[in-house]
Amino acid sequence: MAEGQYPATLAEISLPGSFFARPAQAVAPELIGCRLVKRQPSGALLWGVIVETEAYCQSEPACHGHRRRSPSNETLFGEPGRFYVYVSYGIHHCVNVTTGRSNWANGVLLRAVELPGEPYRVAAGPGLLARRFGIDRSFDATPAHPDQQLWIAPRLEPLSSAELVQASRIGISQGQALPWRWYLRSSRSVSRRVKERPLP
DNA sequence: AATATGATGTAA
DNA sequence: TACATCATATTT
Repeated sequence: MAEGQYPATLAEISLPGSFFARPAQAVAPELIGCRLVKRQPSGALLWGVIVETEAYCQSEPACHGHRRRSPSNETLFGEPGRFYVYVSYGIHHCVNVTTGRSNWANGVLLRAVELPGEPYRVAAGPGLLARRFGIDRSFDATPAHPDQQLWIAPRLEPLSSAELVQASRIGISQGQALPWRWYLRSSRSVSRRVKERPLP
């Protein structure tokens, strides 16, 4: 594929609503290798490959919607395929995409993205990701669709299962037992990796 | 690995 | 008021 042709497809192809209408733990690994795309005010497209995700579900205690439904987490209970943006530790914005069905808190946290032509680790972590893409609460509840400013484009090629690492989630005090974090093994832009035993 | 930082939401 | 928080940066 020609160099300049690649970004053009980003606005033409995006993940359909049906992709998000499934449990978060099914969607999260399939988002690895997909591309987060933002249309800049100039019209230029900023994009990067999603290399780390985590799934959250109302039934487990680490989920923002586990305890109560409130104005701040309302989007997580809404229809799938929208961005849920929250403020973490009062400082950082974190970007999720809603999954599942309405009235059931379910979503995938986008933890790291790798941007072509930029230094590694500029978006290696959910707060850094939101900062690099200029995403704040004004993006909360917006549909992940190319007729908006922010959406997700599918992978160009299938991902080898050997490239996918499954691990437990980060930064939570409850629900650590669930292995609901996924990342791209070959990426240098993953926020934190588990130590892997070398093959015998 | 441990700690300082920071501000927002929620309960008391 | 008090408290916990889906982090990050800086230090041992």
